[in-house]
Amino acid sequence: MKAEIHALLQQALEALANDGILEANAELNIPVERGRDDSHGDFASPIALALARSARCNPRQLAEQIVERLPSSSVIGKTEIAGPGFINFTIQNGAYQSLASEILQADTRYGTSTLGEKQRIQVEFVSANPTGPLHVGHGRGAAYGAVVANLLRATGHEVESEYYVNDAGRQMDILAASVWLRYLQRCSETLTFPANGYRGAYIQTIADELHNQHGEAFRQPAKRVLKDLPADEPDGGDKETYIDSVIERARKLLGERSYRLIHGYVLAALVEEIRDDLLDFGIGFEQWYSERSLMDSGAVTTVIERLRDAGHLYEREGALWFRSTEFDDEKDRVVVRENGQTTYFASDIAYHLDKFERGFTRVIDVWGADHHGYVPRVRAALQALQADPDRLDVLLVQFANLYRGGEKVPMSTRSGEFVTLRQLREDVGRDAARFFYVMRKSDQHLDFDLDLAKAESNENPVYYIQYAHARIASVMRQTKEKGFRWQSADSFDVTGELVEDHELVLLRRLSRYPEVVEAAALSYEPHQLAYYLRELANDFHTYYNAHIFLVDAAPLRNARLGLINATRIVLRNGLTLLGVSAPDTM
RNA sequence: GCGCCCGUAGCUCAGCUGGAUAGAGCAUCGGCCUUCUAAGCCGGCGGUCGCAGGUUCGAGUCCUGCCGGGCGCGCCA
Repeated sequence: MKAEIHALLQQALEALANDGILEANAELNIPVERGRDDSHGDFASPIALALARSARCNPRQLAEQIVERLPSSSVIGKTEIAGPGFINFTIQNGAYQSLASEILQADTRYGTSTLGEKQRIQVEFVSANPTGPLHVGHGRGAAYGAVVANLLRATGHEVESEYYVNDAGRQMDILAASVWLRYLQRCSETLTFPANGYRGAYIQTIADELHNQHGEAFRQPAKRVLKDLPADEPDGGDKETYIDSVIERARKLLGERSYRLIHGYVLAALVEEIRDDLLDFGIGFEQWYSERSLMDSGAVTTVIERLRDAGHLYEREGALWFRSTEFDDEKDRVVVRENGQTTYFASDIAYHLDKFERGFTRVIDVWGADHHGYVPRVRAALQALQADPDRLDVLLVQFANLYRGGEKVPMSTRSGEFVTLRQLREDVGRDAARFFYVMRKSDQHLDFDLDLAKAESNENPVYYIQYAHARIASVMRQTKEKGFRWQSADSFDVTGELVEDHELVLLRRLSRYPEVVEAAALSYEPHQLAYYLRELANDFHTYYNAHIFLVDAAPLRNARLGLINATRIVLRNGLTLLGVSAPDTM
């Protein structure tokens, strides 16, 4: 309908141009909006306001001239000029009458579109370091990324979701060493745990499993492990230096093969846990991409060579630097360290180049907002490699703070003090967690009120929407019990029955759904859909309270059942996109 | 200090990218169950859109400067 009005206005403006009243302007963007207020009709365009100046006449007069030249249409019931020069359009009732049956026929397809024209888009999200279970901070990125991917799919994009596994860095070494030390303790060796080691209970669990599978194959006497190590932090030393020397000692005593085995074992255990966590959260990935594979394949060194050949690298203080300042970064960045190791950034350049080379028309990264300073250097690298940085969209997600009993819940990964995603799910349930995560704009801090999410009351917005769905399912059960029969085709020919204000409001709302999905997808803003569903549920509840659906007159009854089933479909489709279930009973 | 994000009702937040009288939920106050689920509905109260300038027919929205909050500024990832 919006497109129809757009086309009508376009024709009217062309006619005005032919009459010499307006200058012809093919590229003119004609705004068509939903009216904010019902008294403003269904759609409105401020086009006359926008053009008044160049046409040298007052907006209302111009609006009149536009309206005079509007071609006739079966969709438009009424046009009127209001306020300073808005053109308001009211859609003919008939145009809405067929909507319910259209939705019933389209069913799961209602709201989907071919807007994306099969563009291939990659959405990379979560990508948390596999150094422990996912916590609630990761949960938001997970929920957000998954819904963005869903929205893009619904609008006809070909989407591939991916998790980038940081399995090559120092953190992984610290992790492997931590597990090994716990394993040694399990073997009854006595040693104090490093200040900078990973302390979570899951470390001990993995160490125990390692012990079960491999016995004491990796046991070394504590004395040899600790011999001549520098002082740890509690003894006045530096914890970073200490942990590095522990890692070095582990490599030496175990030998590269055994060390790799433990490293790989720990990695696999954690990745598996993360994957299971996400699956239980309703999120699956098409691709798990290993950072180490980029190193093993030589992709990282290749990309460094390419940068060097293009003259973007230089040496300073023993390290190799990328001159990212040439591409608007704040400072140059190291790609190869003094010790010869490539940096995480070097991997990331290779990774992003690889994404582009895999043929995606667009690449989306969902990152925690604390990484925002990282964006310019990645774009800089892409530019330096002659790749178009505009094909990369980095979506930043602010942190979520948990509140319990009005108090902020403190969190820190290293200390092992954090609420895991699993705990959150067990605490408030998957639906509430998924909904709460995406109901705020992603660049807004999220105050996640655990008590509220758990509340089985009207304070909880998730239940409000689900309840509307359950109510409709209940009405359908009642329909059967009362001996009425209904199938969707029964509602196709009787839609002229829907004349109540509440019904028209609901129909109007349902007609907006595809626009909402489209807007939410293109702006990567799931919260728009969340708000829409709340409003739709509200319209339904109001209707429910105002009218009985199961009346004796079959045509009216069938029309109403058609309408509420259309509502059920939209509620379900929308909730599904958000990763929230649509229950039949509550 | 520099960079990015944010500041809208008592609280948590929308505001369709510059349009009409700034909207929801929660809280609070009042009303509605012999009828399809009251996890619901209807109504009331509640605002200097952080402050001050500027741009224009029009600014919560864009620009500048302050004030206040968050994050970032590693040869960590």
